[in-house]
Amino acid sequence: MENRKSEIISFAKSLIQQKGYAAFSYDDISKHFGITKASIHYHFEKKEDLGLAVLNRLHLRLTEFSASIATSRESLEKKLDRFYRLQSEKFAANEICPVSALQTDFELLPERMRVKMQEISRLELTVMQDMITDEASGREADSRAMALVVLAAIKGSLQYGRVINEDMLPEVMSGICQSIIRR
Amino acid sequence: MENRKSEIISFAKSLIQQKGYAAFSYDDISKHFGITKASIHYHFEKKEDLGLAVLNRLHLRLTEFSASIATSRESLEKKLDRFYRLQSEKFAANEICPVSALQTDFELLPERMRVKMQEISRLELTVMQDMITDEASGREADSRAMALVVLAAIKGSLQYGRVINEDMLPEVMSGICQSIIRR
DNA sequence: GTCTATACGTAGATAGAC
DNA sequence: GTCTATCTACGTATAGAC
Repeated sequence: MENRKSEIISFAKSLIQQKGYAAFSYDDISKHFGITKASIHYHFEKKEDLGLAVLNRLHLRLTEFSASIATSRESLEKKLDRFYRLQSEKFAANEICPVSALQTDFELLPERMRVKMQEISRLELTVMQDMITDEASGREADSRAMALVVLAAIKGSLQYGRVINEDMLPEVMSGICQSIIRR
Repeated sequence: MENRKSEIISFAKSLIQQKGYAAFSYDDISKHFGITKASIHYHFEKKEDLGLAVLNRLHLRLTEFSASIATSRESLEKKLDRFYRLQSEKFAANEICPVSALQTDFELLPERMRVKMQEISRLELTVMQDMITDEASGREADSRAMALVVLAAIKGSLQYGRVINEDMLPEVMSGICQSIIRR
Protein backbone atom coordinates (compact mmCIF):
# COMPACT_ATOMS: atom_id res chain seq x y z
CA MET A 1 0.00 0.00 0.00
CA GLU A 2 2.09 2.87 -1.31
CA ASN A 3 -0.67 5.21 -0.25
CA ARG A 4 -0.44 4.25 3.39
CA LYS A 5 3.27 4.96 3.29
CA SER A 6 2.63 8.41 1.87
CA GLU A 7 -0.09 9.07 4.44
CA ILE A 8 2.32 8.21 7.22
CA ILE A 9 4.81 10.74 5.89
CA SER A 10 2.12 13.42 5.82
CA PHE A 11 0.99 12.69 9.33
CA ALA A 12 4.55 12.53 10.64
CA LYS A 13 5.21 15.93 9.11
CA SER A 14 2.16 17.30 10.88
CA LEU A 15 3.29 15.79 14.18
CA ILE A 16 6.71 17.37 13.73
CA GLN A 17 5.03 20.74 13.17
CA GLN A 18 3.18 20.29 16.46
CA LYS A 19 5.69 18.56 18.73
CA GLY A 20 9.06 18.46 17.01
CA TYR A 21 11.13 15.48 15.91
CA ALA A 22 12.15 14.16 19.33
CA ALA A 23 8.67 14.19 20.81
CA PHE A 24 6.64 12.55 18.06
CA SER A 25 6.40 8.77 18.30
CA TYR A 26 5.44 5.67 16.34
CA ASP A 27 2.71 5.29 18.94
CA ASP A 28 1.15 8.61 17.89
CA ILE A 29 1.08 7.41 14.31
CA SER A 30 -0.18 3.90 15.02
CA LYS A 31 -3.10 5.25 17.05
CA HIS A 32 -4.04 7.71 14.31
CA PHE A 33 -4.25 5.02 11.64
CA GLY A 34 -5.59 2.31 13.93
CA ILE A 35 -2.68 -0.05 13.33
CA THR A 36 0.14 -1.21 15.57
CA LYS A 37 3.58 0.29 15.99
CA ALA A 38 5.08 -2.80 14.36
CA SER A 39 3.18 -1.97 11.18
CA ILE A 40 4.72 1.48 11.06
CA HIS A 41 8.12 -0.15 11.39
CA TYR A 42 7.27 -2.26 8.33
CA HIS A 43 6.98 0.93 6.26
CA PHE A 44 9.88 2.75 7.92
CA GLU A 45 12.32 0.45 9.63
CA LYS A 46 13.77 3.17 11.84
CA LYS A 47 12.51 6.54 12.96
CA GLU A 48 15.43 8.06 11.11
CA ASP A 49 14.08 6.59 7.85
CA LEU A 50 10.72 8.20 8.42
CA GLY A 51 12.38 11.47 9.33
CA LEU A 52 14.39 11.38 6.12
CA ALA A 53 11.26 10.64 4.09
CA VAL A 54 9.68 13.78 5.55
CA LEU A 55 12.81 15.79 4.74
CA ASN A 56 12.92 14.45 1.20
CA ARG A 57 9.36 15.57 0.64
CA LEU A 58 10.08 19.04 2.01
CA HIS A 59 13.11 19.24 -0.24
CA LEU A 60 11.18 18.12 -3.30
CA ARG A 61 8.47 20.72 -2.85
CA LEU A 62 11.07 23.41 -2.39
CA THR A 63 12.85 22.35 -5.57
CA GLU A 64 9.62 22.39 -7.56
CA PHE A 65 8.79 25.82 -6.19
CA SER A 66 12.23 27.09 -7.10
CA ALA A 67 11.72 26.02 -10.70
CA SER A 68 8.24 27.52 -10.90
CA ILE A 69 9.56 30.85 -9.64
CA ALA A 70 12.21 31.21 -12.29
CA THR A 71 9.73 31.44 -15.16
CA SER A 72 6.81 33.08 -13.36
CA ARG A 73 5.79 36.72 -13.74
CA GLU A 74 3.73 36.80 -10.56
CA SER A 75 3.96 39.71 -8.16
CA LEU A 76 6.18 39.33 -5.14
CA GLU A 77 3.09 39.15 -2.93
CA LYS A 78 1.80 36.17 -4.92
CA LYS A 79 5.15 34.43 -4.77
CA LEU A 80 5.49 34.96 -1.03
CA ASP A 81 1.96 33.70 -0.55
CA ARG A 82 2.72 30.53 -2.48
CA PHE A 83 5.96 30.09 -0.57
CA TYR A 84 4.13 30.38 2.70
CA ARG A 85 1.76 27.55 1.79
CA LEU A 86 4.51 25.39 0.37
CA GLN A 87 5.09 22.91 3.16
CA SER A 88 1.61 23.03 4.65
CA GLU A 89 -1.41 24.16 2.61
CA LYS A 90 -3.22 25.30 5.71
CA PHE A 91 -1.49 25.59 9.04
CA ALA A 92 -3.57 24.36 11.96
CA ALA A 93 -3.52 26.69 14.94
CA ASN A 94 -1.09 24.39 16.70
CA GLU A 95 1.33 23.97 13.81
CA ILE A 96 4.46 25.87 12.87
CA CYS A 97 6.74 25.51 9.86
CA PRO A 98 8.17 21.98 9.74
CA VAL A 99 11.60 23.28 8.74
CA SER A 100 11.68 25.55 11.80
CA ALA A 101 10.67 22.71 14.07
CA LEU A 102 13.44 20.51 12.69
CA GLN A 103 15.99 23.31 12.94
CA THR A 104 15.22 23.62 16.63
CA ASP A 105 15.78 19.88 17.08
CA PHE A 106 18.92 19.98 14.94
CA GLU A 107 21.30 18.88 17.71
CA LEU A 108 19.48 15.62 18.26
CA LEU A 109 18.95 14.64 14.63
CA PRO A 110 20.91 11.67 13.25
CA GLU A 111 23.73 12.62 10.92
CA ARG A 112 21.93 11.86 7.65
CA MET A 113 19.07 14.14 8.68
CA ARG A 114 21.44 16.94 9.65
CA VAL A 115 23.03 16.86 6.22
CA LYS A 116 19.62 17.04 4.56
CA MET A 117 18.51 19.84 6.88
CA GLN A 118 21.54 21.87 5.93
CA GLU A 119 20.70 21.36 2.27
CA ILE A 120 17.10 22.44 2.77
CA SER A 121 18.00 25.49 4.86
CA ARG A 122 20.52 26.65 2.26
CA LEU A 123 18.02 26.15 -0.53
CA GLU A 124 15.35 28.12 1.31
CA LEU A 125 17.78 31.01 1.59
CA THR A 126 18.78 31.02 -2.07
CA VAL A 127 15.19 30.63 -3.26
CA MET A 128 14.12 33.58 -1.14
CA GLN A 129 17.14 35.56 -2.28
CA ASP A 130 16.14 34.93 -5.90
CA MET A 131 12.61 36.12 -5.24
CA ILE A 132 13.86 39.32 -3.67
CA THR A 133 16.51 40.21 -6.24
CA ASP A 134 14.04 39.53 -9.05
CA GLU A 135 11.83 42.22 -7.59
CA ALA A 136 14.26 44.77 -6.21
CA SER A 137 15.43 47.21 -8.81
CA GLY A 138 18.10 48.63 -6.55
CA ARG A 139 21.16 47.30 -4.75
CA GLU A 140 21.49 43.61 -4.07
CA ALA A 141 24.55 43.63 -1.86
CA ASP A 142 22.75 42.59 1.31
CA SER A 143 20.13 40.46 -0.40
CA ARG A 144 21.26 37.35 1.44
CA ALA A 145 20.68 38.98 4.81
CA MET A 146 17.39 40.32 3.53
CA ALA A 147 16.35 36.84 2.47
CA LEU A 148 16.95 35.58 5.97
CA VAL A 149 14.93 38.45 7.42
CA VAL A 150 11.94 37.62 5.22
CA LEU A 151 12.20 33.89 5.88
CA ALA A 152 12.53 34.46 9.61
CA ALA A 153 9.58 36.87 9.59
CA ILE A 154 7.27 34.28 8.02
CA LYS A 155 8.37 31.50 10.33
CA GLY A 156 8.46 33.78 13.36
CA SER A 157 4.88 34.83 12.72
CA LEU A 158 3.85 31.20 13.03
CA GLN A 159 5.91 30.62 16.19
CA TYR A 160 4.83 33.76 18.03
CA GLY A 161 1.30 33.44 16.66
CA ARG A 162 0.84 29.98 18.11
CA VAL A 163 1.99 31.10 21.55
CA ILE A 164 0.09 34.39 21.81
CA ASN A 165 -2.86 32.88 19.93
CA GLU A 166 -3.09 35.52 17.25
CA ASP A 167 -2.48 35.38 13.50
CA MET A 168 0.15 38.02 12.85
CA LEU A 169 1.07 36.86 9.37
CA PRO A 170 -1.11 39.22 7.28
CA GLU A 171 0.30 42.41 8.79
CA VAL A 172 3.82 41.02 8.77
CA MET A 173 3.50 40.00 5.12
CA SER A 174 2.28 43.40 4.00
CA GLY A 175 4.88 45.08 6.18
CA ILE A 176 7.58 43.04 4.50
CA CYS A 177 6.44 43.84 0.98
CA GLN A 178 6.21 47.56 1.68
CA SER A 179 9.11 48.38 3.95
CA ILE A 180 11.74 45.85 3.03
CA ILE A 181 11.55 44.97 -0.60
CA ARG A 182 10.33 48.24 -2.11
CA ARG A 183 13.11 50.28 -0.62
CA MET B 1 23.12 25.30 48.58
CA GLU B 2 21.25 28.08 46.87
CA ASN B 3 24.12 28.35 44.42
CA ARG B 4 23.71 24.78 43.21
CA LYS B 5 20.05 25.48 42.54
CA SER B 6 20.93 28.52 40.48
CA GLU B 7 23.61 26.58 38.59
CA ILE B 8 21.07 23.92 37.70
CA ILE B 9 18.78 26.57 36.25
CA SER B 10 21.62 27.94 34.13
CA PHE B 11 22.60 24.54 32.85
CA ALA B 12 18.99 23.58 32.15
CA LYS B 13 18.59 26.76 30.12
CA SER B 14 21.66 25.87 28.11
CA LEU B 15 20.35 22.34 27.51
CA ILE B 16 17.03 23.78 26.33
CA GLN B 17 18.92 25.99 23.89
CA GLN B 18 20.64 22.91 22.51
CA LYS B 19 17.98 20.20 22.63
CA GLY B 20 14.66 21.78 23.53
CA TYR B 21 12.46 21.18 26.57
CA ALA B 22 11.25 17.68 25.75
CA ALA B 23 14.69 16.24 25.04
CA PHE B 24 16.70 17.55 27.98
CA SER B 25 16.70 15.26 31.00
CA TYR B 26 17.52 15.13 34.69
CA ASP B 27 20.13 12.58 33.68
CA ASP B 28 21.94 15.18 31.53
CA ILE B 29 22.04 17.51 34.50
CA SER B 30 23.08 14.92 37.08
CA LYS B 31 25.98 13.79 34.93
CA HIS B 32 27.16 17.36 34.42
CA PHE B 33 27.30 18.11 38.15
CA GLY B 34 28.40 14.62 39.20
CA ILE B 35 25.37 14.02 41.39
CA THR B 36 22.40 11.67 41.03
CA LYS B 37 19.03 12.34 39.45
CA ALA B 38 17.43 12.09 42.88
CA SER B 39 19.48 15.08 43.99
CA ILE B 40 18.15 17.17 41.13
CA HIS B 41 14.65 16.18 42.20
CA TYR B 42 15.48 17.52 45.66
CA HIS B 43 16.01 20.99 44.16
CA PHE B 44 13.19 20.77 41.64
CA GLU B 45 10.57 18.20 42.52
CA LYS B 46 9.20 17.96 39.00
CA LYS B 47 10.64 18.81 35.60
CA GLU B 48 7.88 21.36 35.27
CA ASP B 49 9.22 23.19 38.34
CA LEU B 50 12.66 23.41 36.79
CA GLY B 51 11.15 24.53 33.50
CA LEU B 52 9.26 27.28 35.29
CA ALA B 53 12.39 28.39 37.11
CA VAL B 54 14.11 28.80 33.75
CA LEU B 55 11.13 30.77 32.42
CA ASN B 56 11.05 33.01 35.48
CA ARG B 57 14.69 33.87 34.97
CA LEU B 58 14.13 34.67 31.29
CA HIS B 59 11.18 36.84 32.26
CA LEU B 60 13.13 38.67 34.95
CA ARG B 61 15.98 39.56 32.61
CA LEU B 62 13.52 40.80 30.03
CA THR B 63 11.77 42.97 32.61
CA GLU B 64 15.06 44.47 33.77
CA PHE B 65 16.04 45.16 30.18
CA SER B 66 12.70 46.80 29.52
CA ALA B 67 13.28 49.20 32.41
CA SER B 68 16.83 49.99 31.37
CA ILE B 69 15.67 50.84 27.86
CA ALA B 70 13.11 53.39 28.94
CA THR B 71 15.68 55.78 30.39
CA SER B 72 18.63 55.04 28.11
CA ARG B 73 19.86 57.28 25.32
CA GLU B 74 21.84 54.55 23.58
CA SER B 75 21.72 54.16 19.84
CA LEU B 76 19.38 51.54 18.41
CA GLU B 77 22.39 49.44 17.45
CA LYS B 78 23.56 49.39 21.05
CA LYS B 79 20.12 48.50 22.32
CA LEU B 80 19.70 45.69 19.82
CA ASP B 81 23.12 44.39 20.71
CA ARG B 82 22.25 44.31 24.39
CA PHE B 83 18.93 42.65 23.61
CA TYR B 84 20.69 39.98 21.63
CA ARG B 85 22.91 39.05 24.56
CA LEU B 86 20.09 39.21 27.07
CA GLN B 87 19.29 35.55 27.58
CA SER B 88 22.72 34.18 26.77
CA GLU B 89 25.83 36.33 27.05
CA LYS B 90 27.63 34.27 24.46
CA PHE B 91 25.82 31.74 22.32
CA ALA B 92 27.73 28.51 21.80
CA ALA B 93 27.74 27.31 18.21
CA ASN B 94 25.13 24.71 19.10
CA GLU B 95 22.77 27.03 20.96
CA ILE B 96 19.78 29.03 19.79
CA CYS B 97 17.59 31.49 21.67
CA PRO B 98 15.96 29.73 24.65
CA VAL B 99 12.64 31.47 24.01
CA SER B 100 12.61 30.17 20.43
CA ALA B 101 13.37 26.66 21.58
CA LEU B 102 10.52 26.77 24.08
CA GLN B 103 8.13 28.24 21.53
CA THR B 104 8.82 25.28 19.26
CA ASP B 105 8.01 22.89 22.12
CA PHE B 106 4.95 24.90 23.13
CA GLU B 107 2.43 22.14 22.44
CA LEU B 108 4.04 19.79 24.90
CA LEU B 109 4.62 22.24 27.74
CA PRO B 110 2.54 21.88 30.90
CA GLU B 111 -0.14 24.51 31.30
CA ARG B 112 1.71 26.72 33.80
CA MET B 113 4.67 26.93 31.44
CA ARG B 114 2.43 27.79 28.50
CA VAL B 115 0.95 30.71 30.38
CA LYS B 116 4.41 32.00 31.25
CA MET B 117 5.60 31.53 27.67
CA GLN B 118 2.72 33.62 26.42
CA GLU B 119 3.64 36.35 28.88
CA ILE B 120 7.29 36.31 27.81
CA SER B 121 6.49 36.28 24.10
CA ARG B 122 4.12 39.24 24.48
CA LEU B 123 6.68 41.15 26.52
CA GLU B 124 9.40 40.54 23.93
CA LEU B 125 7.13 42.03 21.29
CA THR B 126 6.25 45.14 23.27
CA VAL B 127 9.85 45.72 24.36
CA MET B 128 11.02 45.51 20.77
CA GLN B 129 8.15 47.71 19.65
CA ASP B 130 9.22 50.34 22.19
CA MET B 131 12.79 50.23 20.95
CA ILE B 132 11.66 50.75 17.38
CA THR B 133 9.17 53.52 17.96
CA ASP B 134 11.68 55.38 20.14
CA GLU B 135 13.99 55.50 17.16
CA ALA B 136 11.68 55.86 14.19
CA SER B 137 10.72 59.44 13.52
CA GLY B 138 8.11 58.42 11.01
CA ARG B 139 4.89 56.40 11.04
CA GLU B 140 4.33 53.85 13.75
CA ALA B 141 1.21 52.20 12.44
CA ASP B 142 2.83 48.88 11.63
CA SER B 143 5.39 48.99 14.43
CA ARG B 144 4.01 45.82 15.98
CA ALA B 145 4.58 43.86 12.78
CA MET B 146 7.99 45.48 12.47
CA ALA B 147 8.86 44.41 16.01
CA LEU B 148 8.09 40.83 15.10
CA VAL B 149 10.22 41.08 11.98
CA VAL B 150 13.22 42.29 13.97
CA LEU B 151 12.73 39.70 16.72
CA ALA B 152 12.33 36.92 14.17
CA ALA B 153 15.40 38.10 12.27
CA ILE B 154 17.61 37.86 15.35
CA LYS B 155 16.29 34.47 16.37
CA GLY B 156 16.21 33.19 12.81
CA SER B 157 19.87 34.11 12.38
CA LEU B 158 20.69 31.79 15.27
CA GLN B 159 18.51 28.96 13.96
CA TYR B 160 19.71 29.07 10.35
CA GLY B 161 23.24 29.83 11.46
CA ARG B 162 23.48 26.70 13.59
CA VAL B 163 22.29 24.51 10.71
CA ILE B 164 24.34 25.99 7.90
CA ASN B 165 27.27 26.58 10.26
CA GLU B 166 27.73 30.25 9.55
CA ASP B 167 27.22 33.34 11.71
CA MET B 168 24.76 35.48 9.79
CA LEU B 169 23.90 37.80 12.65
CA PRO B 170 26.27 40.70 11.89
CA GLU B 171 25.01 41.28 8.36
CA VAL B 172 21.41 40.74 9.43
CA MET B 173 21.78 43.20 12.29
CA SER B 174 23.22 45.94 10.11
CA GLY B 175 20.66 45.20 7.43
CA ILE B 176 17.90 45.64 9.98
CA CYS B 177 19.20 48.93 11.28
CA GLN B 178 19.65 50.39 7.82
CA SER B 179 16.72 49.11 5.79
CA ILE B 180 13.98 48.66 8.33
CA ILE B 181 14.24 51.20 11.09
CA ARG B 182 15.73 54.19 9.25
CA ARG B 183 13.06 54.18 6.59
C1' DG C 1 0.66 -5.48 5.42
C1' DT C 2 -0.63 -6.16 9.86
C1' DC C 3 -0.59 -8.70 14.01
C1' DT C 4 1.14 -10.43 18.98
C1' DA C 5 4.76 -10.64 21.89
C1' DT C 6 8.70 -9.08 23.65
C1' DA C 7 13.29 -7.01 24.45
C1' DC C 8 15.85 -3.20 26.06
C1' DG C 9 16.85 1.44 27.06
C1' DT C 10 15.72 5.72 29.17
C1' DA C 11 12.52 8.92 31.09
C1' DG C 12 10.39 11.18 35.32
C1' DA C 13 9.55 10.32 39.92
C1' DT C 14 9.50 8.54 44.99
C1' DA C 15 11.00 6.20 49.53
C1' DG C 16 14.03 6.07 52.87
C1' DA C 17 19.08 5.85 54.58
C1' DC C 18 23.13 8.82 55.52
C1' DG D 1 21.94 17.82 50.19
C1' DT D 2 23.06 13.65 48.33
C1' DC D 3 22.80 8.82 48.13
C1' DT D 4 20.88 3.82 46.74
C1' DA D 5 17.21 1.43 45.22
C1' DT D 6 13.20 0.98 42.91
C1' DC D 7 8.92 1.89 40.32
C1' DT D 8 6.13 2.79 36.34
C1' DA D 9 5.57 4.52 31.84
C1' DC D 10 6.95 4.99 27.37
C1' DG D 11 10.31 5.06 23.71
C1' DT D 12 12.50 2.47 19.57
C1' DA D 13 13.06 -1.78 17.67
C1' DT D 14 12.81 -6.93 16.38
C1' DA D 15 11.05 -11.90 15.71
C1' DG D 16 7.90 -14.56 13.92
C1' DA D 17 2.84 -15.87 13.06
C1' DC D 18 -1.17 -14.80 10.00
